[in-house]
Amino acid sequence: MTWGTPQPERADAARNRQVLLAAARELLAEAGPDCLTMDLLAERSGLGKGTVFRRFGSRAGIFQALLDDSERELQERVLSGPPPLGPGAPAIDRLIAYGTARVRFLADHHAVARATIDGRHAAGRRRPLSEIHLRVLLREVHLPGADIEVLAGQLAYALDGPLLLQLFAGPELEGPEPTARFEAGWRDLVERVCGVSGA
Amino acid sequence: MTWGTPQPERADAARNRQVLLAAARELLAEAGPDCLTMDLLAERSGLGKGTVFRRFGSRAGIFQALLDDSERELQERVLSGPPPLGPGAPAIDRLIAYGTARVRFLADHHAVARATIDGRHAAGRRRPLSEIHLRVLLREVHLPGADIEVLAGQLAYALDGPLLLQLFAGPELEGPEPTARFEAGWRDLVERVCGVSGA
DNA sequence: GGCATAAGCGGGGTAAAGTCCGGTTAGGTC
DNA sequence: GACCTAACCGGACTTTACCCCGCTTATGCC
Repeated sequence: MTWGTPQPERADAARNRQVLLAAARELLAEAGPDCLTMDLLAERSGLGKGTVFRRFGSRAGIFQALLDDSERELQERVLSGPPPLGPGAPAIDRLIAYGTARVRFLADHHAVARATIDGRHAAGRRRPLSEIHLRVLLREVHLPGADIEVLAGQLAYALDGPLLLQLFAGPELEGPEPTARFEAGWRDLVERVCGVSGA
Repeated sequence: MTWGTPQPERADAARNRQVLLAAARELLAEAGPDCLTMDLLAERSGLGKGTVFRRFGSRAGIFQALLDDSERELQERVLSGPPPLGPGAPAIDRLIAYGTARVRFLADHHAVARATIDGRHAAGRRRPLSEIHLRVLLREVHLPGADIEVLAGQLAYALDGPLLLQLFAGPELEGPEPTARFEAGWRDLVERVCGVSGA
C-alpha cells in the first residue's frame, strides 16, 4: 500500500473522470461551450448524469476542471522551465514574464474561462493559481511596508480582469495586437509597484 | 414633444420597470437572492413572465439593474459630494477615498453583485463604473509613459476582485476588520502606482 | 375622436441544471 | 475466497431560466 497520495478516489472513479474530461474536450471542440450540456456529456461519455454531477458538482465545475488541467502545463513551465518564466531570473523579470504568459493563456482559453464563472454557486470561484506565484515572487522583491497577501490578490485580478472583460465583450479579438497592450500594461504596472524608477 | 431624452421607453413600460424593481427588492429583503426566481417575481409584481424578461433580459440583468441603481448614489457623491471623495481634493487623495467608498459599497451589496455574474450571457459583464472614475483621476495625476486606459482597468479589478472573492468565499465577513485590510492595501497600491515615495 | 402601427404584454412550452434514492461494485479484512 | 461496508452509478424527477407568438394597448396622424 503505497500512499504517495492518500488516493481519495477509487480506481473506477478516476477512470470515469478521465472519460468525462475527454468527452468534454471532444464536445467543446466540435460544438463550442454553449452546446456542452450535462445530458449530452453523459450520453456521449456513456455514463449517467448522476456521475457527471458527482464528479464535477456543477456545469461550471467541468469547465473549471478543464481549465485547471490546461493551467497545469503553464504551472510546470513556471516551476521548472527556462528563465525568465522559470527559476533563475530576477524576481521582477519573472513577474513580467509571468504576466505575458498568463495573457497568452487567457487569450487561448477564454471560452472555457468564461464558462467557469457562475453567480449561483460559491464553489466556482477559487483563489487563482496566479496569486500563489505572484505572492512568492513579490516576497523575493523586497517591498517594505507592503501587505504581500493583499498585493498579490490585487495584481492577480489586475492581470486577469481587464483582459477577460475584453475577451468576453468583443466577438473574437484574435491576433497579437490587442494582447500586446495588456502585456505592456502589465510590465508598467509591475515596475511601478516594485518601485523601478523608469523616469 | 419634448425629447430631452429620446425616451425609448413607453410610459407603461417605465412604470412596470419601477414595479418590478420594487418587487425585486422586496423579495430580496425577505428571502435572499437565491429565492428570487423569475416566476415568483412575476407573480409578486402582478405582471407576466414575458414582461420580466423583456425588461431585464435575464435573471442576472435584474441584479445588474438593482446594483446600478444603488451605484448611482455612490456616483453622485463622487461627482458632487464633499472632498476628498468629491471634487476639490488632490487626485491621489480622491483615488484613495474612492477605494474606501467602493470597498464599503461592495461589502454592503456583495449578495447582489454576486448574482450579477453569469458565464452564459455576454450581456452581464460590463465595464464597471469604477473604471471611468479611475481613468479621470489618473489622468489628473501626471503619469508619464502610462497607458491610462489599461491602467484604469487594472486598478478597477485590483479593487473589486480580491474583495469580492473574499466575500463570496467566506460565510459572512461583516464588521470593519477585514475590509480595513483591503482599504489599506488599496492606499498602498495607489501610492506605489502614482510614485509617491513613502520610503 | 377614430384609426394604423408598433411596441408592450402574458402565460404556456421547452430545455437544461441540479437532486434523489435504490441498485451495484470496488477494495479491504478475516 | 467469502463477506462487509462504503462509495459509486444511473436515470427518473423537480425546478427554473428563457423562448415564442397571438393578444392588448399606447401613441401619433388624419
